[in-house]
Amino acid sequence: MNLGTTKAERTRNFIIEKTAEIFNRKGYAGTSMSDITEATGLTKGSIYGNFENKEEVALAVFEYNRSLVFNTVQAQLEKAGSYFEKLMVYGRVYKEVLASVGNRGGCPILNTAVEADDTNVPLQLSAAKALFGWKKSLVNIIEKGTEAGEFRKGVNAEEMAVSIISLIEGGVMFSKATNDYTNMDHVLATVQMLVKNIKA
Amino acid sequence: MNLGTTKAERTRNFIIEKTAEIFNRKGYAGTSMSDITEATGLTKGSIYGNFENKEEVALAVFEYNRSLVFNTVQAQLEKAGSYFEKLMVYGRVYKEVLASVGNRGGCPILNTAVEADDTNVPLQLSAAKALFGWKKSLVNIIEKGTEAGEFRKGVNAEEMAVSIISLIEGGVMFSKATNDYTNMDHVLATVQMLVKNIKA
DNA sequence: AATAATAAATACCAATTGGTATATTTGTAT
DNA sequence: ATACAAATATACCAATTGGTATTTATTATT
Repeated sequence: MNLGTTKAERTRNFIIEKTAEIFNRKGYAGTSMSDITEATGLTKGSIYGNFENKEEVALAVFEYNRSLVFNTVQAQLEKAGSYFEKLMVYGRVYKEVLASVGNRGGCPILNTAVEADDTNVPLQLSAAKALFGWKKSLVNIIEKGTEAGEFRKGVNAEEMAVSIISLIEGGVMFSKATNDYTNMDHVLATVQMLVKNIKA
Repeated sequence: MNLGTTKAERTRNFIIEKTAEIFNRKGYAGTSMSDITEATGLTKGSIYGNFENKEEVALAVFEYNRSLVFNTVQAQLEKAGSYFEKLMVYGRVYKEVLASVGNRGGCPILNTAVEADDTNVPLQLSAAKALFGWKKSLVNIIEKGTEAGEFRKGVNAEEMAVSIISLIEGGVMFSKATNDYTNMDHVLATVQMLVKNIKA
């Protein structure tokens, strides 16, 4: 048994990796079990031996897609030398993400949130949790930066955090739908302006 | 024939109205022909007698949902006494829309754009066209307002327009997914701030 | 009231959906 | 090598999918 992973665990990961982009592109309702068997080369027996149902695959895949983006951002955040620089990382996230993981159907949080909010509670909760965590990490940067004297006092951290996230996600939607990525540049410029605007 | 509408035209509209909310909630892939026959009380024969296929229903429904929101905003825009006031309308659109048409599954442009951008070209084009029109109308308000001396010169109208739209759409996504509408208040506060910021 | 045209209902279609019970293969200890 | 368990494949299921050809009912026109 290599690396403490059982065959089943490896197959599980294999299924997740092979179907991650499909789910992100086609959505939960748009992805069929045969999409999954085709992409993996496995049979239904094998899929259902490793996952309870399609929903469980979708949940695991969302978590995988989410972490793919998250890790890219995290790597950039760690390089940043100040809280200001950390916030500015979000003023260029989209390009970094595209460069490191490529275009795999857009932001998984956006895709999942928009599809699931009226149709699938577990998926909606996953998306909500991801948004909540993202917001929390932004609020944290702003608060720490304020304590460190980098940002003005009295800044509404929640408002700032939600606005940065909304600009980015709205920008992804706009750019992908219109197929015009100057729109992404526009929202990122606004993000940068907002961040510069709270400098002490 | 009353009001110049044939029976077919009336049935067509009836189908559109009865399925509009379903499509907006469940999406194109998530809405089935039986959803449509159930919601209308009509049979497949009647649906296919008035539409070529499911996609054509979806396209007509998107146009209907889009105009529902558009008309609400338009009514507010006409009331506004200045270009500044017109821009500020967007700082409270969501509440107005909710009040006038109710919660029918969120913004149709957002929903359609996110689902269709990787799966359905005609629907994607419809969403792109709607976004383009919205952006154009915002750019127009900003440019006219600048000519009228209400706004500073040198403002990047495109950047402002795309950012306002992205904030609103991102805010809708965030609020619906987390079920917390204070997030919508946050982005609208930022929209208002951005608008006040370009005052001459 | 009879006719023609339009609209809607019925009855069907093959293909696909998500899912399961069972058989078979594969890997792993003894 | 053998036995046992874990993992995968096979073969099936009923229900639903989007769509169509045909029949029936409804409108409008003469």
